[in-house]
Parts: sequence; C-alpha cells; structure tokens
Amino acid sequence: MDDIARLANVSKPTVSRVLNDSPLVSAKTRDHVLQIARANGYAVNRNAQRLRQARAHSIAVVLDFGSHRSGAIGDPFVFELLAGISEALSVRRQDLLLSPPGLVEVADFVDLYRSRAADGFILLGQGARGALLRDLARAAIPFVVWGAVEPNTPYCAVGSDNLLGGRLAGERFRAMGKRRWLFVGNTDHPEIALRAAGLRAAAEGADGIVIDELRLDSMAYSLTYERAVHHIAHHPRPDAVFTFSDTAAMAVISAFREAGHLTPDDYALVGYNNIPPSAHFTPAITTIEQQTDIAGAILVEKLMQMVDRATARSAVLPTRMIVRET
Amino acid sequence: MDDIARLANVSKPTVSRVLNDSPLVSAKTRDHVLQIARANGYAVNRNAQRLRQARAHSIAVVLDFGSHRSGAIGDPFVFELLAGISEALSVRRQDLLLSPPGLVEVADFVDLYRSRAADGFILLGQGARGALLRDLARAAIPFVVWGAVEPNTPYCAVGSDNLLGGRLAGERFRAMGKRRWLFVGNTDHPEIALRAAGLRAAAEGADGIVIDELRLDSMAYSLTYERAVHHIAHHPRPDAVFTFSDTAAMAVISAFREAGHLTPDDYALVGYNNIPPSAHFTPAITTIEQQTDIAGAILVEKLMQMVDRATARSAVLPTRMIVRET
DNA sequence: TTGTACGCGTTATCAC
DNA sequence: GTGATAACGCGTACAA
Repeated sequence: MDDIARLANVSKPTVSRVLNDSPLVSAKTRDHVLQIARANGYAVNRNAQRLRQARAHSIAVVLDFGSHRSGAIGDPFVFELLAGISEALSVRRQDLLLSPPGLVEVADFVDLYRSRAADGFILLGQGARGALLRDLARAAIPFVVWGAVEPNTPYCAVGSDNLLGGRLAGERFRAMGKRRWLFVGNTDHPEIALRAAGLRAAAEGADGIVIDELRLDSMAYSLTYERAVHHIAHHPRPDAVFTFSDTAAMAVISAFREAGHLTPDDYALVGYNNIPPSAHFTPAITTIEQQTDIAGAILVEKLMQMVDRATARSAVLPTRMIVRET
Repeated sequence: MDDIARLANVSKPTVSRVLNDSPLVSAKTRDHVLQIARANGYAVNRNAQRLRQARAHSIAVVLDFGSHRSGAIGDPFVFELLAGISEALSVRRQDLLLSPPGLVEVADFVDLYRSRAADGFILLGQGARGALLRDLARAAIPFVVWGAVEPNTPYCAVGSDNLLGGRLAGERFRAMGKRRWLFVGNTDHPEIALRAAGLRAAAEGADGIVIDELRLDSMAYSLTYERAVHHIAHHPRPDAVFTFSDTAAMAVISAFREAGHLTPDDYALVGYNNIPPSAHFTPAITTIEQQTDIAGAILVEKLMQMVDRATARSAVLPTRMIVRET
C-alpha cells in the first residue's frame, strides 16, 4: 500500500480511503489511485485489515461431517442448506470457514472466537449437543443453530416446523385408517424428536393406534437399510411408516420390499425433505417439504444481527406435505 | 499477549515461544506460562499471526454451488469429497475457506491470493473453465484440481481414471452383445468427456455399434429426468445406457420405465460413483466406483507441496466396476 | 480534501 | 534460555 501511495503521489491513508470507498476523497484522486492499484495488481492484505479492525469478516459453519462421511450422508438436504448459507454470506462479504477442527467443547468455540478467526458460528443441527449449546449461549458468543426451535431455547434457533411435519404425517395415517405406525430416525436429534412428537400428537385420542420406533445411531443410508431389514424380520409389520428423510424412506422401501412388504399396498409412507428423486421414485414418495431456499439467508441474517450486538429471535419456517403415491 | 507476559513475569517473545511449542524454552517457564494463559482464557490472535508470518494457513475450496443448488445436486459424491478435504486440512491445521465469492477470472484468484486470505486453492471439477485453469497455472499460484487428468495438463490434477471407467462400461456392454449405446452426461466437463471417450474406445473395432449421446447442461436430477423422458419418446431405444452418476442413473431408470423400457430386461445400465443407495435400488445399479476416501488427502498433500514451493505431479486414482443387476 | 503519527498483536532478529 | 526491538500492512485520530 505504501508503494501504491508513492506511485500515485498521495499518502497512505488516502489510498486506504479510496479502497474503502470513502466519500472523503475527490473523484479525481480516487480514479487515479484505483488505476495505479489495478495496474500493479494490488490487493489489500486481509490479515492486516482484520487485525486492525478486530473483525474477521468470517463466519464458521459447523457441520458434523463425522455423521455424514463415508456413505454416512443422510440426504442432499444438508448440502442445499450449505449452498444457501454460502450464498447469503457472499452477499454480505463474509468468508465461510467450514467446520474448523477441534470444536468439541465450549472452550474451543470461545478460543476460536477470541483468536478472531471467526466473528460467529452457524451450527447445522443440534445433534446430541444440547448441553454444549446452552453453555455456548451463556458464553455470549454470536451463534445460530439450524434445527429444532423450542419455546425455552436460550439461543437463536432457526428451523422448519418439525412438530407440524410430524403431525401432518400422523393425520394422513389416521385419515387412511392406519393402526400400526412406525417412526424411523434418531430421536437424539431434537428436530427429529419433534417430528416423532408430532406424529404421536396426531395419534392422540384415537384408540388402538400403536407407534413403534426404529432408532438409528446415524443418518447413513446403509445403516438405515440394514436396520430396516432386521426390523421387518423381527417385529410386527407396520401399516404406516414415517422416516426422518427421503433417503431413509428409500432405504426402508427397499428393505421392506425384499420381505414382501410393499408400499402403497401394504403400508403408507411419508418421508422428509422432498428431495428431487422422491418425485420419480417407484413408488413416488409422499414427503414433508422443508424450505431450504430461504433457510440460509435467514440463518445468516440472524447471525449478523448478533455479531452487531443486537439480539435475534428464533424463527420457524413453513412446512407442508407433498402427497404422492405412498 | 502483553498481559500474559506481565502476569507470568516473562517477556512477550517468551510467551510466543511457549505458545508455538518452541524447544528453546525451559519446561518450568513453559508450564508456568501455559497455566496463566489457560487461566485467562487467552487465545493467540490469528490475524496478527497471519500478518506477521505472511501465511494464511488457510486453503480456499472452490466448488460450483451454482450447478448444485436448488435441486441441482448431482450426487452426494461432491459432498464426500468435501468431507475428505476438510479432514485432511484439519490434520495439517489449515483452515478451509469454502467457495469464496467472485472467483470468475484469473485476476480474482490472484487478488485473493495476494490479499493473503488463502495460501492456495482446491478446485472441485474443471467444469467449463479450461482456459481459466491454464491461465491460473501461468500465474504461479498454488492450486490443484479434482477432475480429468490428461497428459499435457499444465497444472496438478487429481482424479479417477475416467477413461478406464468408461471403457469398463463399454466392455461390459460389448460382452453382453449390446449394439445401441447411450451416453448420458454433460461432456463440457472434461472428466465426463473422458468417460464418454472410454466408452467409445471400447466400441472400436466392433461393427454395428451406435453410440447416442444425451447431452445435459447441468447435473440436476430433475433436468436429467425430463431430458430422459424426452429422449425415450423421440429416439431409438438404447439397449445399453451409461450415465455420469448414479443419481442420473436413477433418473433415467424412472423415466424409461414410464415409457415401458425396462432395465435389465430391455437395456443394460452402468452408473458412476457407487453411492450407497445404488446397491439397494430396484434394480440394483451396476456402477463405477471412485475412491473418495483417499481423494481428499491426496489433493491436500499435493497442494501443500506446492504451497511450500515444491512441484507436485498429477495423480490418477484406481477405478473399478461394481456389477449388480443392471 | 489530504497528510502525519500511531497502534492493532504477533513473530523474527539479534544481543545477552 | 531469555529479553529488547523492530516490522508485518492496515485504519483511525487528529491536524492541516
């Protein structure tokens, strides 16, 4: 920057002002400086900038690759969410720091924040980290969470109306006269627990409805498939199934089919996320849609408010059921 | 850091040495300083560190969200690749800067590099950016590319043996006596073009084999499905189909089935990537496997070599066919 | 509208 | 083994 100043016959601060679009500089000198800067391929050193401003202009996005790795991917859903966040951060000229290593306890988040590597955090899914999140809220560090939105959450959470999603599935089962329901998913994840709760709520007041649960430790397709194979062999056959994702729905359909248990003839099925292949799967999968398109933008907006020391309220996104063949 | 130095009764450089595991410091003072640092929740300011060292300890990973967004996701494949890269970077204590905005021409990459926001780039897929990549190589900026590995590439590329992948599919079709083949994919992407070339190579010397091509502009599931519906209605029916991904294979199977054209009875099909659902799809999909598990580590290793001013050679990863029902 | 002087928090260099 | 000092490149007071 010194060089540019010298070449342009101005002082260093003037160059700085030009580069920051300061109105305090005459059009003439601005153009002059800009031209010289461009000609010399000059780019502002972002680390010096960040040091001086005590701002990283950078947001850490934490996602549990562990439970998504090596075939452990639940659904393209998370990926779409990430794409949305990436885009929203671009617009605000914030860098996206993806899943920095070693974030296991609160102190790790605090350290990263204090080291000015990130101004805030976006956590994708509460997972089984409820206690961590409560502590994090107490640490007064800017962060938002995608996942379950519950009344007394001490932090800003954004997510779909998972309770409604579950209830929609249950109401459909009930309208169809189904009696033996099966919920498939890992209820250690609060957003998935909410879906199960919604399902249960829909069954309330009706006699004779039994809800089984097929618990899973991960979102992996293969695990879901294997557990579904096992389930159908050792338990009463359900006449209605509600899965935590469309990919899981496909796993269940395949597993059950091999045991001669077919949808839609033998059981109804509702998936989650409305991923594109669901519409053309055989049979076409009935599912609950989450609005990923706006999710990223909302998460980023809330977080940036908190970074600017304001408070942000949790938000629930609309949810609806897409009825297809199953 | 001044504070810590004062509290520990040592000088600032000593604190720095302790925090950097320098061997030049006595065990006693090290423990003392560490304890004080921890007690005060001290974390080294990374921006100051980066400024001083002229190193970002950070790698930008560029992926084309555009062609993966809003249902445009081809396959969980890219996601697995990303997970592998993330893990490999963690090990080397490098930050992962995800898809920084505005990287459209060489100057943008150069600017980001000069601004010391990233020490290097990992590009996922050449896409249609061949010219850009050649220019980038000339700009002497550390970067590696996941995608097609071809003889005269002027930069370091890492990828599967796409030519072999295509040939394996072709050889299978030929052994089965298939005559009318169809390739489905966007050959603007060099790695996909290689697969098509491998398929063609396998047909060589055989009389009467016709290879049609269903060109696509994106990797989106829905586009693939729609184009497949259109194709089967307006073109001769293929007795062998080779798709650029397993997800695309599912789209084609669904589309063709609605026209009464069934696999494996009416045509053979080979997909790509061996994603978990392929094994249990109905029918189970024959596919080409890419070794994503080691891909991330190799990309990162090569790139770090280049960051350290060494040169790195392109590498081709092993590839094999998984034969299933189709 | 522009320039001068300083400090952000770290590490490298040298001396002790 | 440890300490003093300077410098990395920028933005911000304040003065002109």
